[in-house]
Amino acid sequence: MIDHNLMSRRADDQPLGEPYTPDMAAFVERFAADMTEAGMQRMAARVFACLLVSQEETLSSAELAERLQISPAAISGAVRYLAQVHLVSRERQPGSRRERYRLHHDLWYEAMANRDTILSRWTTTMRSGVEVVGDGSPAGRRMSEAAEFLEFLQREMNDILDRWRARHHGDRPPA
Amino acid sequence: MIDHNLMSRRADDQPLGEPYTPDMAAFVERFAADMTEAGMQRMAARVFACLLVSQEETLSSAELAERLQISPAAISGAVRYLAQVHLVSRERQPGSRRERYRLHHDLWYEAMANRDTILSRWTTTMRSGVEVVGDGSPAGRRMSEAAEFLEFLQREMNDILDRWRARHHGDRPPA
DNA sequence: CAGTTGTTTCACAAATTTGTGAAGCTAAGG
DNA sequence: CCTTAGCTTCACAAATTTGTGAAACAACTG
Repeated sequence: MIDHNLMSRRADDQPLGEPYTPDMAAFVERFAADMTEAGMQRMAARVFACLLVSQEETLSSAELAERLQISPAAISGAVRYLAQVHLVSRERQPGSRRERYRLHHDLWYEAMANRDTILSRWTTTMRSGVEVVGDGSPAGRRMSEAAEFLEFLQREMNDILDRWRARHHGDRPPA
Repeated sequence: MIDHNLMSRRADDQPLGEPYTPDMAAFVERFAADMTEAGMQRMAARVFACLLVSQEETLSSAELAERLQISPAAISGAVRYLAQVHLVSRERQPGSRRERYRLHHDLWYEAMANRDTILSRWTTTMRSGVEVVGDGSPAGRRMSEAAEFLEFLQREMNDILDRWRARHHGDRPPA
């Protein structure tokens, strides 16, 4: 049940002290809770947090399973989701069936891009609502303003992204 | 798809003709789905959407119940949540036990303010993560960047909000 | 102060979601 | 080829969430 093997790690392996301390686990759970509350699936949030806090750049399915105490099946589902929304990338060393997961490099770029998509859909839906009630009516005006705001927000978010990129790695090529 | 009844509604009685058309219901469900997908509780999203699309400025619990085909209990829960996050305000005409719900006027201001709170908590959590692993380590740097981004985003969001207010009702006092 | 109407709370049933073990699939290594 | 390691899919059990009816509660009205 409880794995006490943390101390029995081989010295000739990676002598990285504790690769996954209780404090790290605490952070993972706390951050995952934050994300979950904001709508992300629980397991996906935990995997994401675990990758974020790990000293290693990449983790394998097995490592995640051990650190988070969950089954490979759960990892599989979480990673599929995270890859879909472009938060992690999966990579495989040539000639190995072991997959390793890495936080997408342009993490925040991707996060914003995703949000952009969501805002787009909201805007579309809102515009369709305006058509339903007519743009002269009170409800129509209310929803027009909402749509306008969403469009405004979308533009501004893109600008923000540009500013961030300029500030931090303005020299990095877009791909 | 135009609603012909808009013209045939009489202004002086309460025709209850079609205050809530199938098209409106369709919009409500679609918009609610968008919001739900983004993490909002289902009933709260439906109530919110219903208020958004309604010609009336306010709706009573009974009206919401009828339009959305849900029990008063469900309304109660949804409205409590919406009020908590400052998306709707509840008002009661003096000398009536009938409560009426209204979209909060500074709807988008509130929405942003809420987001700001969330970003704050994320930032705090992220900073605590940096402390766990040390800010010199790879993970520490990774999370520092995340925290920095979140703080940057928070500032920018506030600026965006100011711009929106300046653009649309720059004269309105901050309440 | 009793009657009535509208809202909220509560316990529960239904439905959905979540995570698992086990089987299945794919590809590397003999 | 055949074996084996690793990921994924699937069916199911557990847990959580959701919405309801009923009862409790609150407040206007006569």
